[in-house]
Parts: sequence; structure tokens; C-alpha cells
Amino acid sequence: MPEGHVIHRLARLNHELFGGGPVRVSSPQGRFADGAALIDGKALDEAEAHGKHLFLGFGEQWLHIHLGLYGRYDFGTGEAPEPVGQVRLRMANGSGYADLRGPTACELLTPAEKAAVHRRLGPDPLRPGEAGDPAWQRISRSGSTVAALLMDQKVLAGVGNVYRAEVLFRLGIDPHRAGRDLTRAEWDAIWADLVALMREGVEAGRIDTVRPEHTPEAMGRPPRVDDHGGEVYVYRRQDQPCLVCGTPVRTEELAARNLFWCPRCQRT
DNA sequence: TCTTTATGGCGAT
DNA sequence: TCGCCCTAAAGAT
Repeated sequence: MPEGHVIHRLARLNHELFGGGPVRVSSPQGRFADGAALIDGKALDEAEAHGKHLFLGFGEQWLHIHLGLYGRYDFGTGEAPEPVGQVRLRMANGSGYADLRGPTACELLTPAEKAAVHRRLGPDPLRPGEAGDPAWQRISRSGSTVAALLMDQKVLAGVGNVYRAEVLFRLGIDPHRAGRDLTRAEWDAIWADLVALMREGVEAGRIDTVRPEHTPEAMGRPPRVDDHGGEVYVYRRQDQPCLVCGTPVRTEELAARNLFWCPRCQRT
């Protein structure tokens, strides 16, 4: 589930449900029992996201959460039911609860440790007032592919496999090009498109990237549903016809992740 | 009832 | 580049 838009949404949800008041914190599964005990009953002061990292502030203690590839965060209203499955972290306050399963990280950090996490992350298109320039500095000097650079959280924070594939498609950029071969104008367009797409993603809670004129309805094709919830051009659409030109969408493995692109629309 | 897969990221080699 | 970590659901048998 989780690219940056999901984490920013989670920060907002945590703030809305738990902000300001005391929270019961536990670890039904037991693997975070010690940490949970340290903040149980404290008030949640702040909820913040940077890229795919979520930070929940309880006084001087920062709860740092990273969902990884298959972590899940589920919210509910009212009293929490008996935990189902491996619930690493549960937060509850009587009016609602949140269950966290399968995270890569669920740990308490000092303010200094939190600062260190921020330092190793690149700019996040979803953080207010964030400038994309530090990312451009790295990209424009790198021989790595644009595809790899967009996924590198030290370069850019919050972009994952879906936004990577989709933004490159929308701008007609071949994912295999070296970062140093991008033009400044192309980078500016990538950053601006990510800001817009990801903001929409936070509001919608899913990733939609298909322009109105390219929806199957507008193109006179039968409607379809992507199993990941959003309407996209190329992500996991390998071998299906490109929504714009009809050429079969291609896939290949790049740095242990699946890359998707249209060989005709993305030739520059 | 298996095996595979997933919108990540880390450390060892 | 590889193996590994975490979990649940989908797909294969």
C-alpha cells in the first residue's frame, strides 16, 4: 500500500483521532511491548511525515514508523476489538483505534535520532514549502538511470514504484535515461507533476494518474479496474495495450523492483 | 495446502 | 547484487 501519499494521510489521521489527548498504546503481538509501555497514556503532541517515514511525537519520545513493502495501518472507530493477526502496535483512546501490522520499523527515537532520519532523506514533494533543488543537484550529476534515482529516498523522499512509473509515462521520459542527461526543464516538470499527483493521492487515498482524455471511457474502450485501487497508465499493466498508443506496456526488473513503461510513448 | 507476490530498505559481500 | 526482515492475500496445485 504505502508510498508517500499514504504516510502523509496517516499523519493526518493520527493527528485527527489522537492529537492532543492521552492515548493507550500497546503491542498485542508483543514485539513492541517495551516501547509501547514507555509512551502508554501519554498525549500525542505531533504527527509528521517525511517521505515514507511517519513520526508521532509523545513529549521527547518520537515513535518512528515505516511500513516497508507490506506494512498495514488500519483505523477504526469506537472501542478496539480483539486483535486479529500480528498487531505490532495498537493505539486507542475510546473514540477510535489504529492497528499497525508488518512494519519495517516501529521504534522510539530521541529528537537527535529523528533528526538523523530527516538528514538522510531527500526533499519530499508533499512537505509544504519543500524545494526540489537538492534532488536536481544529485540527479543532474548522476550516471544512474532516472528510474533508479526517483526511487532513491536519499534523492527524493516519498516516491515509490507506482509514482515513479506513472510520472515518467506522463512526461514521456524513457526510464533508462541517465540522470545527467535530463534537462532542467524535464526535472522541473517531474517535480511539479509529483507535487500535483501526490497531493491528489493524499486526498483520494489512492493513486490516480490517468488524464481525463485518456480514460477508457474517453478512448472508447471498455472500462477496467486496477487491483491496487487507482487508475494508472503503466504500473502493473505489462502486456496490456498502452492507454494512449495501444503498444503493449513493457516490464523488466531493475534493482530488484519491477519497472513498467510504454516503449513508444517514452522514447525521449 | 502449498507457493508467490507486494506501492521498501537494510547490511553483508 | 544478494539475502533477509516483516505479514497477508492471491494464485497455483
